[in-house]
Amino acid sequence: MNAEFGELDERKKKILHAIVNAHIRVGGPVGSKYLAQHQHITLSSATIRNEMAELEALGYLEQPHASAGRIPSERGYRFYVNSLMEKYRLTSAELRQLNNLMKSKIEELDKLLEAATKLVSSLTNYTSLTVKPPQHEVVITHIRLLYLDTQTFLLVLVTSTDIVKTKYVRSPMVVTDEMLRTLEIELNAYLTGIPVERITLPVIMELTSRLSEYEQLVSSIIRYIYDAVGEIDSGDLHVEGINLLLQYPEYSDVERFKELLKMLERKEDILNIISERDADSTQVIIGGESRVEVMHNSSLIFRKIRRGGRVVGAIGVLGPCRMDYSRVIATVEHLADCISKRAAGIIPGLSTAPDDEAYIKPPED
Amino acid sequence: MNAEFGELDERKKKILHAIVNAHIRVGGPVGSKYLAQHQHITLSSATIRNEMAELEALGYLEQPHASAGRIPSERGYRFYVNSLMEKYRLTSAELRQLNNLMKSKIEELDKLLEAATKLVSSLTNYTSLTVKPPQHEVVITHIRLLYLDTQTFLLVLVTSTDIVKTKYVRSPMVVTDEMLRTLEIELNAYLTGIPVERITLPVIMELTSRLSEYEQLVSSIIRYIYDAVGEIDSGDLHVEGINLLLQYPEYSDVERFKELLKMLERKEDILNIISERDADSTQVIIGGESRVEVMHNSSLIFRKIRRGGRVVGAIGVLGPCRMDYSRVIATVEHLADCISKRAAGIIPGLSTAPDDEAYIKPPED
DNA sequence: TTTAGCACTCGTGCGCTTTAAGTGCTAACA
DNA sequence: TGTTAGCACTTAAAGCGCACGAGTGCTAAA
Repeated sequence: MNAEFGELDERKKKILHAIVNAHIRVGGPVGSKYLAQHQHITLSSATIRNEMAELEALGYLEQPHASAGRIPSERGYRFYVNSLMEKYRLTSAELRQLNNLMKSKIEELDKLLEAATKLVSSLTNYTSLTVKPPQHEVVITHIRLLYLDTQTFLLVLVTSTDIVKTKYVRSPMVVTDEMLRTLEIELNAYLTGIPVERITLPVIMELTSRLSEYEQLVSSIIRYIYDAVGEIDSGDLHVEGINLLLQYPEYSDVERFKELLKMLERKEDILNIISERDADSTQVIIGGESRVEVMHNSSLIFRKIRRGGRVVGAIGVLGPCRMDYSRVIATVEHLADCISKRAAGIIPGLSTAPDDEAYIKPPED
Repeated sequence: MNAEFGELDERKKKILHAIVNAHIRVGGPVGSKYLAQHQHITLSSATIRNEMAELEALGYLEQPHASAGRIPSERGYRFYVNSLMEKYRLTSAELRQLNNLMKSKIEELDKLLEAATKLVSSLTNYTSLTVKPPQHEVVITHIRLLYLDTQTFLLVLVTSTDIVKTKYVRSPMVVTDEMLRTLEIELNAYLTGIPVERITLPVIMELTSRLSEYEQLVSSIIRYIYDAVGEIDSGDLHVEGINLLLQYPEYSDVERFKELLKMLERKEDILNIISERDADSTQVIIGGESRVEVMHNSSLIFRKIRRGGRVVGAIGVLGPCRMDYSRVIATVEHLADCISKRAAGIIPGLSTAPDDEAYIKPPED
């Protein structure tokens, strides 16, 4: 009982490591006897049992029921991914397939991503997914400002894809109905009818100078428009190889699987998870870490793809928590990096490279 | 035993009708007692039993096991769809939703189709699907003619999407290696690098006149190119609401469902089924009629969408054989017709309306 | 501190019985 | 001659009990 809170001694790490590895391979709960025999651990099953009981008390393992072995808890997986797992080296066969894809002459980023998804599915045996940049440019067709009271108003956006977005805006200055109507006219004149990607700095400068009396107001509105557009424009999720999930007993409960499917088809949750995470490293989201109910038994690994500082997509893998993290991470990372490198030379959509830095950046806050 | 082969007397029709209706509603096998009580049939259960036994002998019904009621056979469903089923009138609520969609300002055909799929799923409670016209124009980048013998050669096409298609061509005239090389150069000069949709009559006229000495050969090659392009270019299948299938006990066998999912993800089978069927009526494919193994327990209903004589997509529904055919057909038909009508005014992709009749038509054979 | 041994727990699988639904057949009936 | 009531028969599904086995926790010995 000398394990300090939050830190594990070497032996515990070794045992936890072995348990996670075994569980990922075999699927069922793993018991002390199995570890004593099959893994190269030179301890008796009884000692292992003691260690396992402590690991459970510390929250790294759990027991499906009293007479079963242990399975890693979410915390166990997390520790495994952060500290235990050894880096997987892609086999030459895997590298060959990955490189074949990259050598192919697929020009469009979204086609490339689609092909990449298929490959990732077949390499990892898990469901894979990509976020593609939106195929059609979103155009704002109407902007409305609805007066609520002197401090607040409602911003309503209607887009060419018939999506309506509304935002409450707390005004930084006192507003009147007339002010809002004037602003509305100007905003519509300047911002509707052009692709949102084209709402560049010059356009905004022009607009704010024209409306200098309302400067603070305009900047806060623009910011809200930017946010709203971001939500509309978060790209399109493409999922491949859902059938692969069904090979894992984790998904044999039809009802749960149905809910997962529904979530994937709604797309929203996954897009949210992806968009709210950091773009500069491979993200590993284990079970409930996603805060999405139906993902509790699943893990999601993904990496965003950048081009010239701008995130233009993502590629990821969805599978049971008992996922071969090491291999999946290596695959996703390799592919995402290759695509990012290649994307640097590709013109996505209609925007041309030099424009890149002219896009609105959402204010930090 | 007076039922003539192939024809059913009124009473049998009435009973078959009632059985199919009840089965579609309830799901389980339906028995004689149930029919005698709940349907407005003024016969005793014993009489119904006799009729059912005959209907089974004639192949319209089958019995899952000796002590169960009857369920319709494929033939039973077919007869029901062709002759028994009453036409479903869309409710005003359904019509409202359908019309809302059509009134929306979605401009692009593929976006419209995607929205339509979602709506069909939610209206019918089955999985729905659309075939969208290909998003990216296919460009042929290389044409190769490989000499095999004096009567045959191999046509190899490489497209911008890195797809390679080969066709054996039986030549209508004796060919030599030199001839093929000359032809190859000309074909490449005229047909590569432009979207296949732009390979219009003028282009072909020009080409054939330039190569008049090989006229028959050229026309047969063009035809093969057209076929091959059709295969490349058969559009993109989009499936929505797969999770809905899982509410039907027909899909509770995980292994079978997995195979179905795999088939849907491969897309090929469904695209084949759709492309080889007639374009001018709603198609109903019941169970094994599709010749696709995993579809044996499922039915597919779809209708193609035309624009100016050209098929530009399709919309359909996939569900258990025990499907509410009447309602699904009404929904699909209504929506497909609306979209076809609207598509007449929409410019899909880059092609402009007046060009329409200038596209190559594949020779009749 | 480690290990061997043992009693205990609990999920799983198997075979048994019961139940209920539905049939086919026979005989009576209109 | 067609229809119906009644009954014996069939069978899948559901419920039950029991033995099995995997794995644990604990105790005591090394």
